[in-house]
Amino acid sequence: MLSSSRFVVAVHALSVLARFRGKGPVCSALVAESVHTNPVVIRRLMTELERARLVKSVAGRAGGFEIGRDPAEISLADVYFAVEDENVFRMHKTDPQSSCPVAAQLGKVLSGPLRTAECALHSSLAKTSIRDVAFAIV
Amino acid sequence: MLSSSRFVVAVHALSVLARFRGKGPVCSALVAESVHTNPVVIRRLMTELERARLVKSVAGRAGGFEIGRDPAEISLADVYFAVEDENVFRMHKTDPQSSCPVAAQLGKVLSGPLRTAECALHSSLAKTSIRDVAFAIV
DNA sequence: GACGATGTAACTCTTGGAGTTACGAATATG
DNA sequence: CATATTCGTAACTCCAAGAGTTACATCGTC
Repeated sequence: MLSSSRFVVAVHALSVLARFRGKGPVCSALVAESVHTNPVVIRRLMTELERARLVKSVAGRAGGFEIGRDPAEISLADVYFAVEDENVFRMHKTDPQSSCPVAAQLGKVLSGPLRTAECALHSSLAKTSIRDVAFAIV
Repeated sequence: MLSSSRFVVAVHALSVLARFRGKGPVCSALVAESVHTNPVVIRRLMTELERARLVKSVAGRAGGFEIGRDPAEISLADVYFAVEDENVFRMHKTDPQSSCPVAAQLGKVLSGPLRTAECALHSSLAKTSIRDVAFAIV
């Protein structure tokens, strides 16, 4: 399972920004209130989303965040990549020198199927956009 | 990403048991040595695998663990379900009473796509069996 | 220049996995 | 029967990571 709710929080925040699109920047305090968390938590998450060009930040008074591009062009997979950079599956430390053939070769044997499974997850997430989420809401 | 290496360790342990199939029970110390961890960690994991009928334990002297059924009939999805019972995606706490429509409805809107993505992951994992893994190893 | 916003450091709190020790219960073996 | 070996499990520590919080420098508008 996912170790954090970062992904869902990011989708939440982007949905808010999508609905405010064209109305000027939204400040972290407002997003934080909707997500029910702390503004700093939002700003930290926004840093990662900005790196992925999913949002733009506006500095100074009356600043805040705007969605980086058309919400229809941002998929849940994009968001997932932006905030959950590590692999879905965590390997334990294997010893390639082990006298046990399983220990020595498991990593190599397993990497293919696990990569395939990750791709399946990403492909599925790619089918839904932030627009789909944000404007399914009344 | 996955918060633990439990899944991969379980696949590792089951691969060892698959290769010892028909040669009597394998004790936790031996599996632990291959996985490079502690016997208690293995026994705890085995408790969950036994609950899912993927292994059988043999008590007493000369006891240990045996694989529960034909390794070709155990998929990585079965293993995943057995040891990672929580959802892939962790939701944050939403407030259905919130005045913000996104906060109030996000959970409902998102549940469909997320469930679909989990299914895609499981379907992909279902295509590989413990036999495929254990006997790809020399 | 003052105000309101971001960016970020620093710290704490909490949660969960992992590792370890210990010991009772079960059971094959001599 | 006595012993040795193994599971099952409780109790504890250690560690890592997310989340929350406070604080403050910086930026840009009014």
